[in-house]
Amino acid sequence: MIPDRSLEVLRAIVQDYIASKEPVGSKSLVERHSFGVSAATIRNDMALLEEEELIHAPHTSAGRVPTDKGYRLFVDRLSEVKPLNSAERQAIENFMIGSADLDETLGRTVRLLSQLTNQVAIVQYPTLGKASIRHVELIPASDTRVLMVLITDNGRIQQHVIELGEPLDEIFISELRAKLNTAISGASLTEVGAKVKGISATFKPAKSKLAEILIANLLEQVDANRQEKIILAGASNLARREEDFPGSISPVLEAIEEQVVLLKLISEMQAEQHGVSVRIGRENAFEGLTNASVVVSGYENQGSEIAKLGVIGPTRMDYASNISAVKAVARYLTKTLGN
Amino acid sequence: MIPDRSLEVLRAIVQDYIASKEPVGSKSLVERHSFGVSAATIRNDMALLEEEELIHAPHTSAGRVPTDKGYRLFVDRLSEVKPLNSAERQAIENFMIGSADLDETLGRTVRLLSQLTNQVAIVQYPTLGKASIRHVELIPASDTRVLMVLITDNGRIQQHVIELGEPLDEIFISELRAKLNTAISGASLTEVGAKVKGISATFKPAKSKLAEILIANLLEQVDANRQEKIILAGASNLARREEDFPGSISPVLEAIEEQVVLLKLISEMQAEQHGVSVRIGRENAFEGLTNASVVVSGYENQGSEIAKLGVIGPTRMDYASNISAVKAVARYLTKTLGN
DNA sequence: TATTGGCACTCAGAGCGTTCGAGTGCTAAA
DNA sequence: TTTAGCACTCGAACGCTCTGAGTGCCAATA
Repeated sequence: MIPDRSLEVLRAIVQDYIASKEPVGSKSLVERHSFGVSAATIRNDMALLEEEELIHAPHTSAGRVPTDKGYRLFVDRLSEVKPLNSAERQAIENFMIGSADLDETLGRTVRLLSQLTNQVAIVQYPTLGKASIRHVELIPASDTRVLMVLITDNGRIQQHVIELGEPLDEIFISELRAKLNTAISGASLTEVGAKVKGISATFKPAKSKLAEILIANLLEQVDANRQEKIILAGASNLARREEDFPGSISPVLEAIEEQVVLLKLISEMQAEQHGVSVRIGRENAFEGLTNASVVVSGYENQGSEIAKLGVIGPTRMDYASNISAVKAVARYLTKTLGN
Repeated sequence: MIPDRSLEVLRAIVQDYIASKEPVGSKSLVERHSFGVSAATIRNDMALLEEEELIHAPHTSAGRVPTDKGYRLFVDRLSEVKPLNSAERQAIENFMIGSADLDETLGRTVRLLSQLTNQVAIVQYPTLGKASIRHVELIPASDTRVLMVLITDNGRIQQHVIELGEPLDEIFISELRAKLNTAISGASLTEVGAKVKGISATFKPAKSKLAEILIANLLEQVDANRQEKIILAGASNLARREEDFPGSISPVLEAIEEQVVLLKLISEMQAEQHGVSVRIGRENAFEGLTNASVVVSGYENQGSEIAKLGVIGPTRMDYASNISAVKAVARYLTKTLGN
């Protein structure tokens, strides 16, 4: 196994490299840290670390830079959780007070997280899968259209316009609304399909076709919304860290504009230690993000995780700070949703 | 006044510069365009254009680059409308079919526009000011909360959760809903205030307080939504054009993340010729956007402009193409909304 | 055996001078 | 008014050297 001092050296390299953005050499290392040994000894350790592919020299006469594997080891075993300072705590408190509906809360959250970390922040909307239905509403939206509103018990509201193809009949609509609510209020989203079966048959033939259309639409909506939504903030932070992305930031911007990609990415990330999950560089297994790292954590409502939030930044990011920030914001969001 | 040939020279400079991204000199100019005069003559014309501050030499021995003023003259008087090619027309047609609700339509529109122009596209949500109310709905959202949904005749739907502070009374809610709809259906947003006056007094004292709260909330919602919404797409196009932004693209990214700034910007732009409005470089009078140009056009519903859409890119953009694209997309969106 | 000082070696990057050539303004002639 | 000619300018590209941080290896040391 790798001896302790070598690991200390790795930690020092990661820390110095994050701070200075320069490859770090043996001499500057002994100057800035008190290892109690000479530079030559450190060099031996560095040779070992290089053999293990934890660090890597950009060219012969340069210092060393951590590899993805090196960052991984650092994150898993070497970095200490850095508690937020009071200014940061204050910022979180201030940001969270006085937001009422879900849209606003999540909007604030994502901006807060991006300010706190100076990275691109992402917040996923609560997944509906584990939610249950509180209410479904049908509202005339024009002569031939109906607006369907679905309210779930995690506070999410979705709406969808349905084209009927014929002038709407208010009495029929309100009758259907009543029946639907009786059937599915309180049902979990997965149960909805079973619960609405047969409702269309309770109408007289002239209307049952229409009821079927509306019910199909409801199911589609319930289902289609498993493909979920994400909001972003702080894309300009990427540009400010441009030199951290070899080549261009353009692929990264592209990747984060593709909600599908992001959703896939974060849904694959299962919480590891401390409830936070980190993907470093090529671990992301997605083009455009090979020089980026992602830090995510889940947030909860009623005791179970309902969605995730996190940040995306260069592999050379301050993992300790970002992990704490993501953790803290997730915790506060959970708390806010609890009210 | 500036002689015709000098204007032709300006046009040629703008076109060549847009195409090549290099300052253009007198010699290459006569090579690529048939002016029928020698390079020396062109040089004289260029001296004149420089005196008028329409072009500018980055340094003594370099070619010339258009100034903001030069682009302005080009856009106003020299550029011809470039009709879309058939592939582009096809793209527009394909993009627009089969979108039902407003959110989706605008979402498609903004992505379409960004693809078509390879710039950052922005689409403003329809303003409510000129709209009228089609329907207002009150839906129980939890034991003590009500969801208010407001549908306007331009297809916009807004929702807001209201905390009642006491358990809700369904009968009261539906009574209030009925009264509200009778009062304000069809009313323009500016009239709502007058129309709802007195409604709360029609309830017995125990409930009139609650009715007042809800009505106040309705008014607030009507009013608060004059601060409007914008959606964006194609931010990664900025990064791809990075070299067009001296310094960094970071201020530009910041600017476009600030919805308030964008709203202010485009609301100040009044349609000029061809129904399109262009702001070039420093004309934007906003920090971060001094190297950017904005092209916007209004789109309509029922004959009157309800909001704007457009693109943001480097001052060195292909104005002719972008103007046509913005115009075309605005026209198609107007058409789509008509259905 | 682990550590250390010493040493020769490497190589990116900074600094500097040169060259190259596209582009200029001016002038005098057509 | 246009043109050819010409001297001039100056950024960019190139090549060169120098510098110094950093390396690996080795023999001596604790």
